[in-house]
Amino acid sequence: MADQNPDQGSLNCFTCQTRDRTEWCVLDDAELQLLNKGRVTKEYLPGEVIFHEGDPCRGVFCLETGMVGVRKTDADGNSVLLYLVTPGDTLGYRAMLAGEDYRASAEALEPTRICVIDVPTVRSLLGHNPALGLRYLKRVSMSLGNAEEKILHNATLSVRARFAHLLLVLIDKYGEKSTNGPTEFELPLSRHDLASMIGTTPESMSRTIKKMESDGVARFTGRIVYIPEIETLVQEFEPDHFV
Amino acid sequence: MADQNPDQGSLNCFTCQTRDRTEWCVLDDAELQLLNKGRVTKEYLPGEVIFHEGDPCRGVFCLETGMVGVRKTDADGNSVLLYLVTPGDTLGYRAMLAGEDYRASAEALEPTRICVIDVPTVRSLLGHNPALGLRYLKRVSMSLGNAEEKILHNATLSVRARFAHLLLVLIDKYGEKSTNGPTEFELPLSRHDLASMIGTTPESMSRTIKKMESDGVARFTGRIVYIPEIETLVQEFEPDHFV
DNA sequence: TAAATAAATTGACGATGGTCAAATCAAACA
DNA sequence: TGTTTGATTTGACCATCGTCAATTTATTTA
Repeated sequence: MADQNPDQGSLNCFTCQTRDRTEWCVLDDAELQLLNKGRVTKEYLPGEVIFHEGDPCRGVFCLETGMVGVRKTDADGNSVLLYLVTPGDTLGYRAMLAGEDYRASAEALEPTRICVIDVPTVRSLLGHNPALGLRYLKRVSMSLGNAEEKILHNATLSVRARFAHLLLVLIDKYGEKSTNGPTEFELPLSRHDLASMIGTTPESMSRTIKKMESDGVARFTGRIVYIPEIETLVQEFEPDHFV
Repeated sequence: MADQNPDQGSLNCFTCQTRDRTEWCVLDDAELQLLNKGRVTKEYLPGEVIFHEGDPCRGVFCLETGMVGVRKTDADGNSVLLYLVTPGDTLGYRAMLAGEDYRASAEALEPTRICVIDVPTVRSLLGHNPALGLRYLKRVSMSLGNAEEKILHNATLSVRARFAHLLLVLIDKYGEKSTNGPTEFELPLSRHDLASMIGTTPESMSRTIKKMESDGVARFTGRIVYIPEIETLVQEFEPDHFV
């Protein structure tokens, strides 16, 4: 009677645990049927590439378990890590909606299970259900707002301030919610990836971490961060922030 | 019998010269009627602010004549110039589609005529015509791709390489089309604004321009740039670019 | 046209942060 | 457990770029 298996995840879109957190929450049963038919599940191990910059768009990816990093690399091999994609997030929709090839690559950072929905299915759903389009419009528009904010931050803030901000964002998204007081948190990323999220080098990342420790702002043990007082991070980020 | 006046521009959406270049090109006559009713024309002088960061979204702006700059400023007064908006472009749609307040400000850089379409009208059109939503999806998605590219460039390229890239983009968008050979072009921006488009200071901008001149890459006379060979700019931007 | 205001440039200086190489640490594996 | 491999840290160095102040050049305005 078990219609889903903890080792294999959901068998279809109807029983999918993460569906309510995706854009597909606006679909009716008939549309879900269509979605389910256009769907294939794939699994990736850490380091495996889901798509490459320049590849033609294969569809939209729904992350069920694991974590994916979206990277953009230039001709000289320099790269930035743009996004972390976690369960309930959709991946690859930008290229599909823009009608372009991928302009970034996606790589599994943990063992990851993903459903791929092919392009014709997504196009058909978008053409028939305006609410789905509006959902995506909201998502892409908010994402654009965040990207623009990042452009400002990278242009005006120091590496240290950008790192403080990154910590706040990571804790807010993936950590326990606690506005103030001491916080412990496990970073989901290597030093190298932390660096490429804020547009710097692993060496500068190391030195920034060391400096923050000596200043008593945070303590780092491997990927564990201990922050005595979250508010100090906010002050790092906004020098003239006051209560 | 003249249904439009060169000094006042189009009187309505039906006779609007720039409509075909906007998202509204997918609307039928009934929808145009609605659009026209939700529309108010406004004029701005250089320096006048159209909307401020933090303001609630007032609608979507259609630029008929002139030029608008979209800026983002932080608490310390540092700012970046994110976009130049020219006739046929739409403005302010990001906030509207994200359902957020404005996260950037818009300011006229030249005498500018703009039609403002109120939020309910845009919402209504989006809800009824899926093609309009798809148009906006494409626009926002491409914009997001460009923003992500900018994040990579700002993180990995020098001020000089970023400026070379900016020149190429400006010439491509607002200049005569010529892939190779000498090009003359009038920059639409002050040194200060050029600087804030690539996330640097006016001082560094000046020095970069001076260096480029002494290297024979380009000559600057006020806002006029003369580039003996466009290809050299491409090489500045992609060090290992070859034909 | 002269005076006033703003924009752009130049100079001097220093800090931030990138690069390269070496050392240390951690983790995977035989 | 010893070994190998990769990740992280540290050191030394210096180029790029930002900051501040002063000057020159344009642009307005009276």
